[in-house]
Amino acid sequence: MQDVATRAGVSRALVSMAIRGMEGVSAESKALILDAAAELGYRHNAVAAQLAARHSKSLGFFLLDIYNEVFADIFTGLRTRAEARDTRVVLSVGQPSPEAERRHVDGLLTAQVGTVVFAGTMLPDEALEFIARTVPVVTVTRLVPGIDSVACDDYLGGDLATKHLLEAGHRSVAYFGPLAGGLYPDRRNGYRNAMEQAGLQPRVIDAELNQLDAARAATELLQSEHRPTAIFAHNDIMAIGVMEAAAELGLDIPKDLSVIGYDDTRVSRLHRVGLTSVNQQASRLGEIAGDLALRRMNEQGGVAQHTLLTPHLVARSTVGTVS
Amino acid sequence: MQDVATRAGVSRALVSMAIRGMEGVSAESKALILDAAAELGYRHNAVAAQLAARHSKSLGFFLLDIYNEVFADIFTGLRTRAEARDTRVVLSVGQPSPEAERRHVDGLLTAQVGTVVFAGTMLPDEALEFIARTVPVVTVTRLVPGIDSVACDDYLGGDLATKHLLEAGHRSVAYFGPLAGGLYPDRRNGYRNAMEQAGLQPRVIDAELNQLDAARAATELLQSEHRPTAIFAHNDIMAIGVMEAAAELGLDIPKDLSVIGYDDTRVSRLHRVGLTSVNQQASRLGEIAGDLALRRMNEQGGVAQHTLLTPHLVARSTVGTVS
DNA sequence: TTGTATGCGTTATCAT
DNA sequence: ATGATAACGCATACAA
Repeated sequence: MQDVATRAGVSRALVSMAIRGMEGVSAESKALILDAAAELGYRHNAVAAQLAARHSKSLGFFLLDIYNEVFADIFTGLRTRAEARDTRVVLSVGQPSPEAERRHVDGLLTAQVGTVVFAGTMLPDEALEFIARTVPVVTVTRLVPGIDSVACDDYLGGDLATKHLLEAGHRSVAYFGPLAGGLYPDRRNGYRNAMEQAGLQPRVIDAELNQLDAARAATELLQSEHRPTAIFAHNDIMAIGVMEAAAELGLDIPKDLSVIGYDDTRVSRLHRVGLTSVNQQASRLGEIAGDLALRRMNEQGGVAQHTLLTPHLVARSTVGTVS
Repeated sequence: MQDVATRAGVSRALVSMAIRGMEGVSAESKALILDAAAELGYRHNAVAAQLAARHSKSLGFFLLDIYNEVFADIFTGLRTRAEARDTRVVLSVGQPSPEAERRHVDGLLTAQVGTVVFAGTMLPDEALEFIARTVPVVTVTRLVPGIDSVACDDYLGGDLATKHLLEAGHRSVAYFGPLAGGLYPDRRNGYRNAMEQAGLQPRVIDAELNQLDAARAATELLQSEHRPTAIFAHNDIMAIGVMEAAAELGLDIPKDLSVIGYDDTRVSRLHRVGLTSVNQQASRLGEIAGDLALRRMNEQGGVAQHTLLTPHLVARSTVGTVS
């Protein structure tokens, strides 16, 4: 930096300001400095800059599962906002275990991010609140008390999906989803409520949040005595697992079994798949989370903001009618 | 850190060594220090640490497309290796434009990563070589002269796929892939060579590396006068685009059209899709890239290492026979 | 609009 | 095995 300053005939401080695009630098000085930097092949050292700045402007983003398109959509949405205010986003990709998740959060914190946004998390509310005492936190996809959150109305989504099945004449509808930790209960509750409203018995099947375990659970259920005529899965990945299991058993969808997923991912849209699903506006969720996080960088304190988007059902061809 | 040292009754230097698990600190001192750190809620500041260390041990990972599962697999493979040698990996997710890619690389470099591995890149060899003069570079999925690289034999993969089609009796086989930049020519060349060997006319269709553009190109080709009986696509995403276009046109796969993809991704394995594809051992690619990158952190210089894995074809149900 | 001085939290060197 | 101290590359308050 000193070399650049010397070459441009100015001080180091001015170089610093010019490079970061601060105001208070004359246009000609700035040009001189930028030229000198380019000629010298100078590269701004972000780590030194952050250390000197005494505060972090970088935004940590934790993403639960890199194989789940929803999180990619959320990331994409958030990135547009971060780029617009040119703040660096430090990505951390989760692994399916709570302890791994703690490690990743720790990594984000030692990387000195200014905020951390969780796109999906297996951490309980208390853990999140604890982290929030250190650094501003925003959660996406889940509303947690006292913490900035954005989500899509899962209860309504569950209601929508279930009623869609009910309207098609189904009476025996099972829900597939993870029970562990009681972390994402709303879709299940929406389902449960809709069933009970219709005077029907809810049937909740506990399965992990991945294709394989959903397939395992479905294989078991579909061979049981009272096989349901429809299954509502917690997300598309699990729904795909159910469909695979059904195919394996020689069951036709939607003739023998109807299936609804959640997330409206690319695979659900394929002609060959045509999975009816619930769209939760993932990229919009990401944008809002980005705005929230960016705001928190500047003004801490104040009351936590909760935003709830509205889901909509996308009907395709995995739901059949039952007389 | 000073507080921790005081509380543990030792010097700052010793705290630094204890926290990083270096040798040369007695077990009892270490225990004392770790306890003090925990009680004080001390968190190691990675940015200060890196600045003081005068060299970076973090590994930059650029991933071309977050929606392409292959890159996720590569990342996963690389991460296992990085974790084993506990080095932090700084992720950078690409956007479909070369200029965006340059920005991302720049971001990695100003973040002071010690190595950068490219999982897919649209940058020309020269640009990569230029970057390699600043920091050790390793490319995955593409072999570039003078730079550590790991890839799977694309030429052989192209050959495998084409011959599979030829053996099923196809004579009119088109290849779908990106021509721009001439960046990934081997699959195409493997195809071309296999066709010519069989005395057939290669038919290369230029399409961008995404589902939509593949679908657009396929819609056009499949309505043309001499419609091919089979299409070999550069990757599964494009193959899916072709299949969607075919479905839209009312063509049956594999009766009216055979399709082969590349990457053997999850979607290709679905019963309803059953896309014949070429597996390129993506996670293994990532592991090797990780090893290469880790090695380069310690010993720079020397000759670049190139590793070429062997692909294999996974036959499913999108290839039909032609008499 | 520009220059100077100070310190950010750590690592590494050297001494003990 | 442990302690003192000089960097690391930059941002920023303050003076000019």
